[in-house]
Amino acid sequence: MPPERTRPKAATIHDVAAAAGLSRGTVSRVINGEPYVSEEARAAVESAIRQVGYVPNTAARNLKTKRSRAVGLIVHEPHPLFLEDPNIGAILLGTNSVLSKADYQLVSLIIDSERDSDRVADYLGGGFVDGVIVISARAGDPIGRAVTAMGIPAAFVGHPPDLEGIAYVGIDNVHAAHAITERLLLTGRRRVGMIAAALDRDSGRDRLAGFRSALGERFDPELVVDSPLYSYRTGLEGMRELLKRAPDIDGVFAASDAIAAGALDALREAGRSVPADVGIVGFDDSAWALRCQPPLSTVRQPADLLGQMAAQRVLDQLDGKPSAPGGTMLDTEVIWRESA
Amino acid sequence: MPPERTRPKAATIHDVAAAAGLSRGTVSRVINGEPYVSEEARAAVESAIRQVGYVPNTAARNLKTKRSRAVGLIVHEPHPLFLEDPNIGAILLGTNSVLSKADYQLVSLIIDSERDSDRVADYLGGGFVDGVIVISARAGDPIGRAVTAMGIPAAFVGHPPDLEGIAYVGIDNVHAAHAITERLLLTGRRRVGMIAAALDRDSGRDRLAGFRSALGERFDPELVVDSPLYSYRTGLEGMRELLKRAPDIDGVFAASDAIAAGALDALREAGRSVPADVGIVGFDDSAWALRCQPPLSTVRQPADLLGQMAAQRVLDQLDGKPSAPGGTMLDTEVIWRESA
DNA sequence: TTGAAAGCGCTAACAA
DNA sequence: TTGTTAGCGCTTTCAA
Repeated sequence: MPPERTRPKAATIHDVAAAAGLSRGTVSRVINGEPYVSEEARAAVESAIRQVGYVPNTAARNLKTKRSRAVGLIVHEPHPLFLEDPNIGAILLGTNSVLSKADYQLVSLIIDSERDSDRVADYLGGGFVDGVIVISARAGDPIGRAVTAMGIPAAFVGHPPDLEGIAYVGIDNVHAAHAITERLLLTGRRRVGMIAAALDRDSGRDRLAGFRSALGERFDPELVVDSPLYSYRTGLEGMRELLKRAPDIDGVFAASDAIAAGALDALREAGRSVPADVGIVGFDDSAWALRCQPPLSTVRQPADLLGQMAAQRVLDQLDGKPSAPGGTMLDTEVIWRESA
Repeated sequence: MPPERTRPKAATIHDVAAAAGLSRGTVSRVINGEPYVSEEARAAVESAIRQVGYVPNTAARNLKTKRSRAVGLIVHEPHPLFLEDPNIGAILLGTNSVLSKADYQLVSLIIDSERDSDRVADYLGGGFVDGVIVISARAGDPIGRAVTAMGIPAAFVGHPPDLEGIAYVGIDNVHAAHAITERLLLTGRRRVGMIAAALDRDSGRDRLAGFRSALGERFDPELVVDSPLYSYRTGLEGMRELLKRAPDIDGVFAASDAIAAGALDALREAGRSVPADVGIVGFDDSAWALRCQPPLSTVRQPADLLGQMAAQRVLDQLDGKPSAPGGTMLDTEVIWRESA
């Protein structure tokens, strides 16, 4: 006896039509809420649907309509970062809320290997989604290129440095980094360094650029260390290195809160007190910022809004609205606490 | 002139056949790597595919084969928790790695409203996915019921209290909570309380049960507070309340590391020192645990392995392997640091 | 080894 | 207002 694993074969529109004593066309009209259906017919179909337990087969519908009412969100993060990045969750939720209101299904796809990258590209090409949002794309990112090459409606969160003419939303990292560095300088620091990260992304590059421009003449490349990841470890090791290179350092801009948290611990282990000996500022205003000792001065970025706007950009394209390609920059805010 | 927004209409298998001078059947055979295709035919088709830029239309394929080679992962979390839960990311990555190896696409679906819940149920019924993994389902969760009702191959991470006969993987929260509470007691604490959370889930209920059993006679319901969320705020407010109820409290089991972090801050604000005055232990061994001052004693749960095993359970069902329904319990480990 | 043809379940003309 | 019908792009017999 074969194991009983046959799912009760799903009812089709045909079964519903039979049960209701009407044609498939009429059933289809009811399902899609179209006009020109009599009240009786509608009622009969609706009861038949419940009776046979009908669920529309979306594959068939997609095949016919060429639309899926789904939007993909591609997250391309190296492992450790994915787990720590406080913004991703908020972006996701923001995106979902906008899409949900428009009755689109958000499907998140994570890329964690080259294999994933290829499979996701196929998935996108296969008509599973009508549009796509890409977050944290990096320079030379194959998925970013694939998306633009396919011509599928898309919006990027952040701006991959090597892609032209795309729709994206982001924050002005240069400006934000400049602002917080300037504020740090206001506390009277003389030797200010930076722990940079992710220089292959716009966010990383731009934060460094902002830092540099705020320092102007005083910028000293010796006082900048960098690493690929916005992580605690980056902060820990970066700060140790900075301390070695310049024992008299008295101010640090960490490219993220997680990095700042690591730097704080390195400072603690070196017996420096914050903010008395060294002032430190972060970036993100994540949950971490408040829980550090002392609480972090940092830059707040509106992650949920970023997600919402990216979703809206895709929706606009789907509706055929022009939605001028190019970027939308959202404002950030310096949050001043006690770490500097 | 209408705006030029027509995506170059995708090439079909038909175009490939024409370009290769062969039939659609042969093209299909090549695409699916089937035997009985001559070398010349294969080469011709492959070059034709490149030439016309063919990407298989998955909707059509699914319609025919009734399979999508995709597995859904449903995350059902109230907002704030989603952003803080350190396990979700690891579960996601674990799941993805197993599925990816089996050449399945993981698609994550987030439920953040009733509307989402309905839409996701339709999505699952619509043939977009062959199987589904549900994480953090709660008692009475409609999506859990929908999934089991549909009879779609599924695995749960954690065990919704009201669902019978389902496949799930989890940790033994009772045992783990018992173990760490016992260890806390070993430090000589006399008045030990708990900040519980999420009592509508197995994890929350079971951690409380383990705490209670470890305390035995000494269990005092007055020393237990609870809140719906595993959050920092729960810890902050819970600890304040506990301090009010029992100023002589000297030990606390926090149901998660985030809660413990909040409790730590409440203790600090009350001028109590940890671990001298009060010993505190958490749960999760998240990134937080190490960054607290002092570092947290906690329970490590193998979140990535949980994800991997859940994926495997679904894959087994998809392959028609029996995969006895019921639970798999993974081991946890008490990590002892300096907070108690 | 290949081609021809019959649908998968659905929508959207077109007729009635 | 409803029924009929022709595919959407693909896989999969069955014949050749």
